Amino acid sequence: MLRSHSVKELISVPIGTSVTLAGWVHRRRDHGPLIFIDLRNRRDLMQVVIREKDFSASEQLQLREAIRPETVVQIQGVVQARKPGNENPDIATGKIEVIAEKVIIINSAETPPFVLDDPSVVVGEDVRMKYRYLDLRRERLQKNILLRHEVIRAMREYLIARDFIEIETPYLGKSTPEGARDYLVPSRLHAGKFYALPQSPQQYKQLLMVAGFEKYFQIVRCFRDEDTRGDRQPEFTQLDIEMSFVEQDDILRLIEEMYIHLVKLVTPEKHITSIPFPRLSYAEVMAKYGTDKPDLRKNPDDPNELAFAFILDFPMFEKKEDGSLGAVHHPFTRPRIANMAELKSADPLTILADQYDFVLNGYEIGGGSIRTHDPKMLQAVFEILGHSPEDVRAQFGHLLEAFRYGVPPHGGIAPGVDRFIMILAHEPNIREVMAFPKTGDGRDLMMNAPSTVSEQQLKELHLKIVP
RNA sequence: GGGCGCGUGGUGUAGCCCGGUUAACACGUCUCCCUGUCACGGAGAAGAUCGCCGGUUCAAAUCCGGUCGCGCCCGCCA
Repeated sequence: MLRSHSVKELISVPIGTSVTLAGWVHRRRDHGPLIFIDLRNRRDLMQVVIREKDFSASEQLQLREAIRPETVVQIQGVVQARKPGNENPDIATGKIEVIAEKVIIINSAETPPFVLDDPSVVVGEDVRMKYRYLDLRRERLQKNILLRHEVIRAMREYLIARDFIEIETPYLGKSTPEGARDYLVPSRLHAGKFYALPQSPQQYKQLLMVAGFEKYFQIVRCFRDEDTRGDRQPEFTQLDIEMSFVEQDDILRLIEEMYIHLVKLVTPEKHITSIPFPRLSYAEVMAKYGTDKPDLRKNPDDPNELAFAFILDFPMFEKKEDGSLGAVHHPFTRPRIANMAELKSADPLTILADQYDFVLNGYEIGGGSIRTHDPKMLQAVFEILGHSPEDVRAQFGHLLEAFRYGVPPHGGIAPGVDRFIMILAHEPNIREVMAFPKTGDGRDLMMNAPSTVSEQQLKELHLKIVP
C-alpha cells in the first residue's frame, strides 16, 4: 500500500514536516516556473507547489505533460505555511501548502467527458449515468452519498442503542400476487419455478416476531417492477422495523423521536415545522388537501424546513378498478373492529385500519400498521379480499400456521431511506442520493443492464425466449 | 398503455417563431508566454455533415412528416 496522508490530517501536522500525499489533480494552475496543483483526496483539497527550479529539465517536461485534471499522483514534499496574502480563506487547508520535492505520476487520466470541478454545470442524465463513477467524484454526489452514510449510520446506532436487533432476511423469496409486480428469478434446480425479489420483507419480519425477537430492524433493499418516477426506482432502500407488544402510538413515538434525533445530528441547519409531528386522519387530509401526503411546510421556498406528519385512520379496504375489493395497505393490517362478527357484517368500505403513513414535505416517506395476529381474523380478511381457502393456504399458509404457535401482538413501519435523504439533500430526484441508480426506464447505462444472456444460461434455467 | 418537453463541437447553451454569408457564446482540450495563483492571467489553434430518414423550397439547424434517443408527468406503485 502506498503510504499517504489524507489532505485533512495535514492541517494538524507541524510546519516543516515531510509528508507523502496521494490523490487526484483537481485543478492545476501553470505559471511557468511555478505550477500549483489542487490535490484532492477524500473530498478535501491541498495546494501543492511545484517549483520548476527543483526539477531537472527533463523532469519539468514530463511533469508539464503528465499533470492534467484527474491524474493520480503521489507527492513527496514539505508542509509549509503560506505567506500572508497568499492564504486562501475559502478552503480548510488554505493556510498551508505542500512544496513538492518528488512527484510520482501513478496513473494518467483522459480528459473527462464533462467538467468535474464546477458544480454549476448541469450535464445530461444519460452522460452522467454512463460515466457514473466520474459523476460520483463531483462535489454534489460526494456530499449526498456522505449524507446518506451519516443518516444510515445514525439510524442503525439509534435503534441498536434501544435494543433493536438487526436481522437479514432473504432476497430470494416467494412471489405474491398482490401489490406491485415482482422481479422474478428463475430457478436452475427447479425447472419452471421462480424466486421473487422482495417488495418488502413484510412476512419475514412478522415471522421474526413469532420467533420472539420482539424488536427487529433491517436496512434493506426492496424491489418493485413498476415504472419509475423522480421518487421511485426499481430498487430502493427502506428502514424496516417490526416490534412486538406494541400499539400504534408506540411506533409513532419511536419514529418521531428517531427522526428528530436524526435531523438534529445529521443536518442541524434544518428546522422541523411542528413538534410533536401532526397526526391527521386520512379523511381529514383528503378533505382538506385532496391528497394523503400533504405538504405542511409554512414556507415551501425554505430549503431547510421539514414538515413531518403522520396520517392515520386509513380505510382497510378499497374498491379496485374491476369492482373487487383490495387492501389499501396490505392484508396483514389489523382492521379496527370489535370482533369477528362485526368484520363479517359491516360494509367493508367503512372499516378503518390501524395503519399509518409517515409524510414529509409532500412525500410519503414511510408506512406501517399494527398487524392482525389472530389467525381466524386474518383468514377472514383474506376471504373478504376474495381469496379462496385453498388460495390462502397456498399463498399464506405458512404465516397462518406460524400464528397458531403463540404469536405476540405486533406491528411495524418501513420508512424509505432514499426519499428521506433526497429531501434532506434538497434534491429533486432520488437518483441523486443513490450511488448507482437506474434510468427512467430501469436501465443501468454504465453496466449496460439489463442485457441478453447466453443460450447456455437460458438452457440451465429451463427458459426459452419467445420473440 | 397515454400525455408533455428536449436532441446543435468533449460539456452546457444561443440561433429555430420570421428559411438566405464562414453556425455564435461559455467551459473544456492543444501550443506558446508568465515566480504566488487558487474559477490564475495573456496570445493563438483545433474541434459540429445542427440525432437519423424523408418531404417542401432556388436554398433547411430553422418549415412539414416519420423515426430513434433522453427527461418529466398520468396510469401503475399491497
